[in-house]
Amino acid sequence: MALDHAILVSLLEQPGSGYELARRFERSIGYFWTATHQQIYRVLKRMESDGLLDVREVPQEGRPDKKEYSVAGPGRAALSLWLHEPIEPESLRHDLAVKIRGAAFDDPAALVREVERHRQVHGERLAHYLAGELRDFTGPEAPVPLDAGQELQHVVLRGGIAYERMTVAWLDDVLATLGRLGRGGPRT
Amino acid sequence: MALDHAILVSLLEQPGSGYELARRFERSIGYFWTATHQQIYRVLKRMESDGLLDVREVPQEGRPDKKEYSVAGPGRAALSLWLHEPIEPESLRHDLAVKIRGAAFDDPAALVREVERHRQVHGERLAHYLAGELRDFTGPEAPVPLDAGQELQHVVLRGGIAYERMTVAWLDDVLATLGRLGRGGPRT
DNA sequence: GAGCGCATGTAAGCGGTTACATGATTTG
DNA sequence: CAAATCATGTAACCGCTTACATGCGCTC
Repeated sequence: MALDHAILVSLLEQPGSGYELARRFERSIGYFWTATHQQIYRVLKRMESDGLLDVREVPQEGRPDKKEYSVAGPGRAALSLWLHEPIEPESLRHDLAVKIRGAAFDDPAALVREVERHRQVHGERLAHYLAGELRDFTGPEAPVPLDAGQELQHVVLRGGIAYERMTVAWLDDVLATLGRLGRGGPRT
Repeated sequence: MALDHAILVSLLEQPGSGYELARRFERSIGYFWTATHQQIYRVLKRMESDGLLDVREVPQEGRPDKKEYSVAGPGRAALSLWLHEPIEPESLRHDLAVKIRGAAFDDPAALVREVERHRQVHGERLAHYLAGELRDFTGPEAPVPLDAGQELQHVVLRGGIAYERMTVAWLDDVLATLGRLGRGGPRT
């Protein structure tokens, strides 16, 4: 149940509405955790009724009113508690790898287009992350020096960058392997 | 619902019982997909009643009898269908990254031990994968040349290796960053 | 007038986790 | 004699996904 904690962290970094949170989960927080708005609204409601969050109705002009959530005392305590608990190192869960092994029992060449598509998506994510890094942390517009929170955000972003870079390289490896198989093996 | 397909692939590679599948999901298939035996038994039963799998009761001596599952015609067709469907490129879901960003609102130094623990686990997984690669694909005992199925298994394993290597390097980066913050920033 | 961005929700279903349960055989 | 391995299951819960629903204002 780390969605709760991801929301707490995001709201500590910056209070906001469910809608805004959902957008953050498509960007920065989304580097390592995804969530849809339906999920977020439900969790926000539950956390608010549990006293972990405060709500403030914010009337707006030209836009629907919104509810701005912020972290209450008990919410901060709950986060602190979780931060001191050990968690399990995660394991991968990669559908594409299942497909690749499955290709042995079907037509490997048919997989090429699919792998190319994934490669492109990951390449775009990589470019997106790199642009964000330049904008927020390493470019001329970035604050110098970075405070502790920014340093931590940066190292997490570097993790996302490393992941996408690794994935792109691996998918190239997969494509090369499929190509070799398609040409009937390496007996030049 | 890729567990179904992971099971189909695993049973095509080698028929076996639910128990054996559970053990494979701790090893080779587990490089990119995890599942517990409770889950596996339920899915096996469902797939069998849907006609995707065949069962054969295998009496054993000194051990409980087992049910050996193998892929039936419709199961192979279902896999083939899935292989030709596009799937969504996956996103990360990394609790530890949430913790790292959350550390900004708590004590960053308290996270060091946790990160070190994760680093060790991923280091061990990396060593385990490398040993498997040597045993099955690149060592003197490995078959030469590899057939298509083995080439595909190998490229998936290389993905697992690349992932663990990347993760270990990133966790070192995280530890270095936490160290810098603990010493009060990079002012010499 | 269509489509997009802002903003908030409900409902159904299922995949996955956790806990519990059984029972034989082999190993320390 | 306890613990681990082999072997198969049930039950409860919950987090997450998917689909559906509403309504305003701005832009093309």
